[in-house]
Amino acid sequence: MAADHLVRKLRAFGPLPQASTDALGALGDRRTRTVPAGQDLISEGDDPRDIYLITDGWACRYKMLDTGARQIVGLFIPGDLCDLHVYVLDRLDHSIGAITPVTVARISQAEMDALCDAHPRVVRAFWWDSLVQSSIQHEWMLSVGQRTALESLANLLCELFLRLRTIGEADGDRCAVPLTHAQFGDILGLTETHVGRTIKRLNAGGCATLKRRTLVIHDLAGLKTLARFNDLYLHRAGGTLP
Amino acid sequence: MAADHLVRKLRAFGPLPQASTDALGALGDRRTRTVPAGQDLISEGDDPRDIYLITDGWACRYKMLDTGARQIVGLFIPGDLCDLHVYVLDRLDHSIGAITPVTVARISQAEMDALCDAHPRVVRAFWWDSLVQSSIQHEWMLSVGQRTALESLANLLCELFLRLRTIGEADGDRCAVPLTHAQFGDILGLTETHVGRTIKRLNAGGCATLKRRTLVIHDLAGLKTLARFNDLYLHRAGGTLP
DNA sequence: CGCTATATTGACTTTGCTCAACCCAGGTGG
DNA sequence: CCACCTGGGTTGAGCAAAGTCAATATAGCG
Repeated sequence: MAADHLVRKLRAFGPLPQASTDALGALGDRRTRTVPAGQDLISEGDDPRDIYLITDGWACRYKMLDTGARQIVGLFIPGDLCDLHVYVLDRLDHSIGAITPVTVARISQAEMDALCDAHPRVVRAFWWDSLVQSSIQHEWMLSVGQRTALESLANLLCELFLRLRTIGEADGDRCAVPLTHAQFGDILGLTETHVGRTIKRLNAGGCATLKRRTLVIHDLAGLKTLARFNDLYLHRAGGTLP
Repeated sequence: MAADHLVRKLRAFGPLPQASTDALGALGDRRTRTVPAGQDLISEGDDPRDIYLITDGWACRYKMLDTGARQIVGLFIPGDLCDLHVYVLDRLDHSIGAITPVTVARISQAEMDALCDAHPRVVRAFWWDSLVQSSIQHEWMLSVGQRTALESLANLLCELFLRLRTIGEADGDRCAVPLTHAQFGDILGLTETHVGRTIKRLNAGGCATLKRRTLVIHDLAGLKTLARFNDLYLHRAGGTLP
């Protein structure tokens, strides 16, 4: 079902009763919407009260400067919820854009309320998820502010690999990472050119290889060391992940 | 009363009934705790289920790298709530430190629940506050990633001036900013040395002067331009602030 | 097959970092 | 009351990381 990724992710927080996973699974099955790559997910005329559940494709939350510079402040992969908050904040101060073609399931406030009333474990799992989201924010900030380009890149790839693996989108030691160099740059606060050079250095290092939108992990422990990666921030139930 | 700052801040979101502001005011009046400058607010033995309301002094949320590099990911001034989340996330992946001597009021989960049940407008105001908090996060990320050192500094000073003014801690065109150059550096992702040079450049520019821990705004509009400041992210009820 | 995106490479510039010396103000203790 | 000490703050020279600009290659895609 369409919300499979979400269920897998929430299970990383802790076990969920069957009834809850069934209810979650039903979320993604109707009222979907597809947005082509490069286009914004938020457009005029949509009811912004809905919560979007990404069921397919990658999206990002980003901000722009009048110089044209762009900073991506969050990445959404399948199973991620993006709440638009427009009903609390009068105007959105950022945008959500599709990186690849994206399919979202639209969940109304009413549906969400009903789900939460019926399944208290799910409420807690959603809460956990939103805290992890903000932890990731902090970690990115640490990267952009304090890590070197190579460390930041390694860290991001570690994170993505682990996130993709929990939602079942990694194939052994490899996963698809559909970001262009320019998009990596917008996440890491680097230029396209420098991202290219940094990827080359990473590939030469041997811990991981990123080529043709495919990431292959040869030595996860080595990559984590290189990245000064700290497992803690993803807040998995089991602690450190292999 | 001790929660005055909080009430003023929440009023920037919208009007609050008198009964609600009274209830809020009562929050800060008991169970306080004081932490000296430089020390962490979270220590062993404290009940992390409490929510902390800063009633006096400045604190920050920060993360460290094993190299000793530090990134401050959030600043708390009087009226700010810092939720420790430890009861959802098993282990905290960051710390909260006191920048100046800090006094906090400890609010239990039960008190908070009671307050929220009785005052729906307050719930919404808290929700707004937490969204603004995360908006500020995003804006900082934009600064660290895309703005120049001078732009970032100007932006931070704009934000602090506006935040201090809404809680009534600005005196006309000036306010106290008790950060050392090193702390500015930890926020902006710059070194102490470079912060010093950047402040010198800012002072020479004439829009604002930062000296002896005191910020004086000579030309707010000019400072905003310099900072590529976008009023939107603070989400004040009235929109753009003078 | 050709078009557009993206990636790669190189030469050169700039921003911000490093390291190190020095200064100043405020607090402390004799 | 003064000497000292310490924690900032300031300055300078040299360096490294990342940015800029521009040309060229490559790869998907229609």
